[in-house]
Amino acid sequence: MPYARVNELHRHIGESVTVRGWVTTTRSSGKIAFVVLRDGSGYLQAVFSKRDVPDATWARVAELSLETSVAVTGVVRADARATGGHELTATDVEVLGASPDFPISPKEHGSTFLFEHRHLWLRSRRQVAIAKVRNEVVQAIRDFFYERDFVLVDTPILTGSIGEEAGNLFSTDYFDLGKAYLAQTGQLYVEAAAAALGKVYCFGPTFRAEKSKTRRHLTEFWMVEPEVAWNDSDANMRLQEEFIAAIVARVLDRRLEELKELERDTAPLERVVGPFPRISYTDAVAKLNALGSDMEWGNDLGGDDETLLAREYDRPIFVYNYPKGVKAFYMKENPEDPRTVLNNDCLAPEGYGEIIGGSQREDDHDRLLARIVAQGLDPEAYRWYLDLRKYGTFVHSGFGLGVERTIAWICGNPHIRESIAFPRQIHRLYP
RNA sequence: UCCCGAGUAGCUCAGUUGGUUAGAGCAGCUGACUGUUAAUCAGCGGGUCGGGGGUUCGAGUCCCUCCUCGGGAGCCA
Repeated sequence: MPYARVNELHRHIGESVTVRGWVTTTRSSGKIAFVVLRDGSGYLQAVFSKRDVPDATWARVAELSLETSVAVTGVVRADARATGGHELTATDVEVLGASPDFPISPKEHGSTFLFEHRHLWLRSRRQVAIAKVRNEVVQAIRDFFYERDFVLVDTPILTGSIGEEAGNLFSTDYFDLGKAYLAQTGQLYVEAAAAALGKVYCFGPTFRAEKSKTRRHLTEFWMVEPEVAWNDSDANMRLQEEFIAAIVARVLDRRLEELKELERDTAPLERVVGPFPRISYTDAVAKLNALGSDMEWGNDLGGDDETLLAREYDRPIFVYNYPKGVKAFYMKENPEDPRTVLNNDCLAPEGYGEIIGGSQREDDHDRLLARIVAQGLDPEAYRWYLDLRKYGTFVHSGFGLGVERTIAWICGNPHIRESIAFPRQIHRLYP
């Protein structure tokens, strides 16, 4: 008997096939039983009629419990009553792995319970849909850069020199060389690679030891960081807008079924086309003050301010040229207003907040050194980074996109933690 | 670290100004039912009320303390 995956069944109508998977739901009406299977490619309802199967088979069907792994054999039938459009008129079932007392019932559960059972929760329809959207987002990212002739450069996770400040980094002993830190960004390394390859990006996990307890933060999350030689801040924003629009369009094109499963209203996603509104930080402050916020020029935008501002628009927005004091040392000073730097954040609509932080980098050796010293950092640790400005310095820009934040936004999830299979949070290291 | 909230059955929760034997729905088990989509109907079992201490004739309920978890702030993607 040939094996088939659920998403191949349209090629087997009228044939007898065997499908292997896990029991998602069972319903019985005494003489007819419905068993819904999941095999990863889709869901399939197998229908057993007591009249048509041997007593021993019927007895096995009656005992099936949630998440039992089974091989079900039957004839494929197109049936409009079935979700997915196909049904199996089942003739046999073989239990491959029993599943007594599966902890997650189809009823409601609290988030603590579900994350404690994350390894099993991944099997639920919702989580399967999110995993597929994530896969699409990741593939869209890789294809976007590959098609534009970027080179992927994998940056180290263990690092000695440090991205911004040491306070929020995880550290570990590193042989005889003292402390090593888990990377919180690949950016500095990718700047070095940009001088070798022109257009590059890194894509991997990053770590923040900050004790964040919000719906927008994870301690381990994935970030994609392109870096482009000769791009100024303006070109950097154009790349970001093209990038985000491409990701959203790709998901709408290929994962509509999953978005439907997630009950995501796709209308706001369909509006995600460039150009995105651009507001200077200074204008943003004035606008926020007019909207009732009491924030003052010189402070960073808080979460509430970001939400307030983004709500004024129907697509992602850029806020650019922040005060130097609230931003990292490597951002290039704005020649037209030295109080500010040539950077931007991209704020997602619908209250999802910052999904990108980007900037043009300081390419002048002496100015960069001065910023490092002014921030109390050790210039020796940044010697190699300063070298990039000593040997053929170049205008360059880049940004970091938070993958889980982007997925949460596209899926319409209220919390970031469902966007990754096994989220690491301050109170969660299991499973 | 700070502010707010929660902890009662396997799960989600209710539990009144302190009152006698702590409840419901779902899940589980038993039975009925040939088209169910969280099926439905009938019946049955199920409790260290987060831990410790205190007040009281009497505490799930009030007080103190500790623990755990959730949300938010800060930090940022």
